[in-house]
Amino acid sequence: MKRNRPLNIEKRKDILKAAIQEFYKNGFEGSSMDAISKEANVSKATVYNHFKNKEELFLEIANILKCRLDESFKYSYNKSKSINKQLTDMARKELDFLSCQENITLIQIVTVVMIQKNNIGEKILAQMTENCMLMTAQWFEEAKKDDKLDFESSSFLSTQFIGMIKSFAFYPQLYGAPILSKKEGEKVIKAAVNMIKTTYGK
Amino acid sequence: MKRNRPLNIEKRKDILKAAIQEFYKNGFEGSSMDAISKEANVSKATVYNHFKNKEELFLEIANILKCRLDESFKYSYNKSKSINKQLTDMARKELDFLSCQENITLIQIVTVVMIQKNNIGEKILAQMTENCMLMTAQWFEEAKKDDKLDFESSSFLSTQFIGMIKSFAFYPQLYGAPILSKKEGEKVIKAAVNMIKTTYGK
Amino acid sequence: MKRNRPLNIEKRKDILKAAIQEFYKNGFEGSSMDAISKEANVSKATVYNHFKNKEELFLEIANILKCRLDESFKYSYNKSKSINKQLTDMARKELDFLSCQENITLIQIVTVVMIQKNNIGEKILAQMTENCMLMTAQWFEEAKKDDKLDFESSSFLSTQFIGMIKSFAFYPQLYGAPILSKKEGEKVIKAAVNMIKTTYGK
Amino acid sequence: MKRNRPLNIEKRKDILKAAIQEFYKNGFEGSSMDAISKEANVSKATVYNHFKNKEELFLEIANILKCRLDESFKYSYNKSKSINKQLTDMARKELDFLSCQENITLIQIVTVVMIQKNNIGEKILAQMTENCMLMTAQWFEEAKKDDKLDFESSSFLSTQFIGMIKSFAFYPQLYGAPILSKKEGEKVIKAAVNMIKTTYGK
DNA sequence: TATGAATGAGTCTTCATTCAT
DNA sequence: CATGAATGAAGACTCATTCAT
Repeated sequence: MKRNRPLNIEKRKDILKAAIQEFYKNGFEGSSMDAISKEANVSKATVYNHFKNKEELFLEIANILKCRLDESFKYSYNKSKSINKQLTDMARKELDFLSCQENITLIQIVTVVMIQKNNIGEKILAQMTENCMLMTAQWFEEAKKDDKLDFESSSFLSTQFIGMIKSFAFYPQLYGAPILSKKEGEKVIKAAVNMIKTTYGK
Repeated sequence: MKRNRPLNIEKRKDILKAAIQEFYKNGFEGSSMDAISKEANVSKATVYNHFKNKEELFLEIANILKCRLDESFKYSYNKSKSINKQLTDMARKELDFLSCQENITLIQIVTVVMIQKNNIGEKILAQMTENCMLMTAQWFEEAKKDDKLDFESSSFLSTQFIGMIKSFAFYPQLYGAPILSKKEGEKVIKAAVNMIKTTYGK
Repeated sequence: MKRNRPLNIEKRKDILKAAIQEFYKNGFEGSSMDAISKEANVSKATVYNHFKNKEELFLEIANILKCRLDESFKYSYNKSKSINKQLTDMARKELDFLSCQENITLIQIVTVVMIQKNNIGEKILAQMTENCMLMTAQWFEEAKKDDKLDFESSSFLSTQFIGMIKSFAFYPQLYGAPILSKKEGEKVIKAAVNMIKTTYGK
Repeated sequence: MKRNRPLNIEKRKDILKAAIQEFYKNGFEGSSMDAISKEANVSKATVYNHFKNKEELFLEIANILKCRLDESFKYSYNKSKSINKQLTDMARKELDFLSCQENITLIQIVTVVMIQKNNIGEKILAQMTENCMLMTAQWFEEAKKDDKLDFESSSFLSTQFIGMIKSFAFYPQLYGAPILSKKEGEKVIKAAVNMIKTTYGK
């Protein structure tokens, strides 16, 4: 008699969930396939059936994050909207992404490895690129062409703008600070937009 | 024939140096006492004679960083200096600290562990506090009292100001970006100071 | 070519046998899991798959002894048999148990740890209770009620009687003396029974 | 300025005392020179100055026990004293020795090693011989010649007699039972003497 | 003599990974 | 696919012993 066991794909999800939990708590090196399989309620061999090895399992998680990032940051300059509105939209998009605990957790997991100067660290680092910054820089470039803002370097400005968001909503959270409330978030957005407008507005 | 036995204190330094190197590359969990002792050219037991265990060794390194941080961030409001000058001084102090590769390395080492949600991570996190932010917040408070700046929350402003530095000179470096050149640094300082003055100056 | 893989249960037996051998020679502290696994022709990790740790492995062996003890000492007073016969039977049962080298070996292993005043020593000590003495004391009690023997304390008498056996057949063997021959054994039994009868018989 | 430090011989005593404590708790293998030196408040090197190595230190302790044993068991047959009196004296001598906790402790320490079937175990075993039994056997021989007792084998009788004492006052204590009270002791002596007299008296 | 420091070998235990079922 | 069992290699930490001062 075989019990109605969760399907292949269910197990895969269980494993990924367990792995995220473990990597979150103990990092890549500190997590063991043993602990992950136990946490996922599957045999260790099953983990290996789904993922070639520990690194691959980690890379899969990193990939989940990458996909979410790629999805999240897509905006382009729109002549018919005001600068204010567009800046606000961009900031909010960034903030929305960072206001999801799951995203923060994934970022924490991956960050820890990216900082490392070893093999897998470099591998992950290469794979992750700051889409957000690039997108925003592009937007600023267009705004400049459209004669709405005045500045020298778009990438510099992009770093300033996004940095002003992240200084409140990302970097502290990286180290464990609580996610911003809706209200706090709006305040941060307004301040960032205002600062850009005041400093670089025409 | 007796070989020139290096002194106790020399070995301790060698061990710390080797440990920093290892932790930098592989993080806490990924580094082995074996590798550290080999790197330091001492026997493993010698490492244990100097440091009770791996965690203690790590905490010692974290402590080195903490001491440097405590030393580095000391400024108070000075009525006889211009706001511009003082903001610039503070920014430069921060930047100087972050322009030292050794400091960045130490921060990277400690950050990786601080992000972790396990025992030692929490321990380290508790021990490290953001002196810089507190100092700067205090300074802004005084500037407000002195009627030179106008704003609501000093801690908010402090996060904005320091965040503007760190967005260029710290967070990217955390992920491996090169340290800012002298010229780039000055540009960042000027931009940050300017932004604060423009936005909150009276 | 696949080698004839011995079954799980076989390996377990091999490990236990090897462990007994090691503990016999070197005691708990003096035996290494390395030596045990080598002796058992399995990898060290396999030993850990079967037994959580060294202590658990030892406790399993202690448990084997305990089971044998529990099995061996079961007799109750029988009105229809003569005192002489019953005393002789009890003594012989005890002696039979002690005439098995395997039993002596197990006792030696466990004794060494029981004498120790540390954690595992106390644990083992608590687990082992002298069934034999209790059973015999009960028997004497019944014999007294049946008006066949006259004495004050049954536990005192029990200690005397069993002590007289053990003085020849157990304590010397503990220290390495050879097991009693059949003939010697019978002589010891006769002397013990005789002494009890002569001294306390009615 | 050199502090008034305890003399050589004091340290030696401290070390021995500490070693006894450690060996008592953890046996030979389980005790570390580190723990012993710490317990004795001397440096590890000092321990090695006094005793060549761990084994030698242990053997010294075994020797202390041996000396005490040799001192304690000296009696010879005395025609002018009654059998009763002499048996009682012998028994009491044995009991006195076993009523000293320090002696029991030493015996426990040494026993653990003697039971072991390894190098040092055999060494210790060879060194320790049962003086008491030999002395008593001799005494019985004389008593037989003097026509006061009737039996076949003096060594058998000796084992019975001493065994009757030890069954109450030694073997249980080996496993941790409390030392007999004065009153209990006298009862044991009387019972043992009585049994011999009743069974083998002329 | 006393000691702080050093060390090679060894201890228990865990790990990532494989394989036959 | 899923798994229980197996393993070589490595990890943290301890030990008995030595040696220069």
